[in-house]
Amino acid sequence: MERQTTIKDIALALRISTSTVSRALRDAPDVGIETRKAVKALAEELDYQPNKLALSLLKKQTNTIGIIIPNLDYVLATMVKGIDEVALEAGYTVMVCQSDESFGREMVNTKRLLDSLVDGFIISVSSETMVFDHIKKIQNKKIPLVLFDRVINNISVPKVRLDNVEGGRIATKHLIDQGYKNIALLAGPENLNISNERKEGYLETLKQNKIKVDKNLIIHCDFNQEYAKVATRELLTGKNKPDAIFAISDRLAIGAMTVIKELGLSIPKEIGLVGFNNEPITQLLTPSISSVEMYAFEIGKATAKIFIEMMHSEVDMSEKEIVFKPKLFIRESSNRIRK
Amino acid sequence: MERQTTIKDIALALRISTSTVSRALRDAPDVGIETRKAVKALAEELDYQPNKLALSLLKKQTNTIGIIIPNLDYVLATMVKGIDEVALEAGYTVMVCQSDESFGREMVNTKRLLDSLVDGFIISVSSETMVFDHIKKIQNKKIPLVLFDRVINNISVPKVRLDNVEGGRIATKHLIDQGYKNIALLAGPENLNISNERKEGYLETLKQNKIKVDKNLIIHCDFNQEYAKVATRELLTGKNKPDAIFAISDRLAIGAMTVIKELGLSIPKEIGLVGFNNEPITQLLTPSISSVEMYAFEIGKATAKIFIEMMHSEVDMSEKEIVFKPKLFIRESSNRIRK
DNA sequence: TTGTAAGCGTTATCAT
DNA sequence: ATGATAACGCTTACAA
Repeated sequence: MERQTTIKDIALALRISTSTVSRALRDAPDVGIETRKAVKALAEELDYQPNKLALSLLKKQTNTIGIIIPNLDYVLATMVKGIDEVALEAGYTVMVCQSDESFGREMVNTKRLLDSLVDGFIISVSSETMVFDHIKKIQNKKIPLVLFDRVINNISVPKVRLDNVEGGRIATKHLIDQGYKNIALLAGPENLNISNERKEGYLETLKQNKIKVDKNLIIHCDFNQEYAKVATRELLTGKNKPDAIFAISDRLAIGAMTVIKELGLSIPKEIGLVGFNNEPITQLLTPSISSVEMYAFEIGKATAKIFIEMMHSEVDMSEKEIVFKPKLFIRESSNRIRK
Repeated sequence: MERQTTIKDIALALRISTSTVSRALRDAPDVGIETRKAVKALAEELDYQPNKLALSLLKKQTNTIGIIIPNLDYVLATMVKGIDEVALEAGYTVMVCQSDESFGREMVNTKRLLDSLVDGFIISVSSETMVFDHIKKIQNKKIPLVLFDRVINNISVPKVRLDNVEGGRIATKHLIDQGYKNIALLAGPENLNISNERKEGYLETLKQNKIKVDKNLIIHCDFNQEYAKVATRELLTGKNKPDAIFAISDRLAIGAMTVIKELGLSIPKEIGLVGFNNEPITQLLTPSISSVEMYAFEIGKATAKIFIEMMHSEVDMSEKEIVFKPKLFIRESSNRIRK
């Protein structure tokens, strides 16, 4: 890597002091017009670029946001894109670290980003995360932090997320409205908030509609398509066979669909199916899969906006929580009443 | 953000000089054993973390790699994961920027990362990129650079990629072997290398098998599922109807499959279908889609390894090129001879 | 074995 | 309007 032009070089060449150069470059008011011109011209010529490192060291600010996410699946990638868009606009660069759904890696990533002196954190916790010492460490250092998507309750940090309970409700309600009576739930990992909240919406809606809950119709499994297939096979060959499945993610729904077809059951006639996330692929499949839109891009943008706001104001935002309302997109997989 | 403990703090507290503290911390040989103990103990107690900024400024090295990619789809996300894994191991942190398939954003990202003083670049160019001034700028500054996946020809830079021509060959050959006579190509954007290479493999294989090429059976379209549907509809309702489609990406293949089903054609009996990328979803669909595995994770790892090698050695690697051989995974969508 | 001082590139304070 | 100097946190000759 070649040596970059520095303020010193310009100062030396122009036989003026570095402070004058610095002022001229930054359009400070008290610089001779001739001097300024000369400085700017030479800076241009030598392709001068201010050294961000020196600036950061001085200002104790790196203009960098550390993002920690469990993986880069469709939803998270979309959210990151939203964050990135807003962050860029505000002059921040993001450093994205994947925890790979591992608590250990999440800790390591936190430490690394802390060492890298990021100005703040935007985090979505892994499915393994049940202890929050790393989060508290960030808080203790008074470093700005926003949680998004998979947030933690009982902790005073600004959060941006979907109303997952409502998501569970509308999906379940829709299936009931379509005349399904025996609705199974393909839930995610058991200690994950988003998983439990969607389940809560499901349970609540069943009760409200006086439908008995059968524990055997609720299966928790990792966000993994193979598990979804096993779980679905279990459901459809068990004693109490469901006539509909609400899967907590589109991937799980697709896994379920595969097995349903394997067993020769028709969708939506014999089995109704609703997914979650509204991935583009749900529209392309046959049958297309009804799914709950979770506004990933918008959640990403809102998260970054809150972050930027925290950086620029002194107001305490620790109790701030933005909750997006989900929307159900009804497609073939669950639409058996009107076409 | 609270003030971090510095070497100065420790020196002051222990009434020794900062240089001694620095030496003790780094296990330099010429430090009194007592001094070292005391320093380390206090450092531990005060939770001392060396300031990376100061270090970077001094060493002119940030231990950061700038990654520029067109988007974060499955393949790229997997590649980034591979890069990240190797980079982390070697003590590097990655900064990922998405160009969003836009040449303009690719330029801006390059500039930003350059300003951020990344130690080097790992780039996969956007589908719009046809001018390479930004790449040359990086080269002129003698900053390490590795291209991957979507590389540029006629440029002396280490590259890691799939043998896309071979990918096109094996997919096409397989369809021919399965008895398909009239194979259409759903190609990607026209000026994209990977697109044209796969097409080249397709054309070559047709010729080798004495099959006439019908230009109307070759449709270029963006990596967008809607376009794929339009293109497929065009193909299947045109004069010369194909009996098989080789889609250059799984997403395009899925779009094609949707339309094929809509038209009531059976896969693989009436229409054979092969995709590219071997996304997990291809296995879950019905019928499951044959697809060319492109070893995204491995390509990512190999790319990072070359990068690290460049950083650590003086050998010229500019002509180095690692080419992965693709492998076809045969599934239901194209398997009509033996089950 | 330890301390002093210069330097990395920049800005801010205080003089002039 | 411009310059000198110190400072950000750290390392490294060079001295002692």
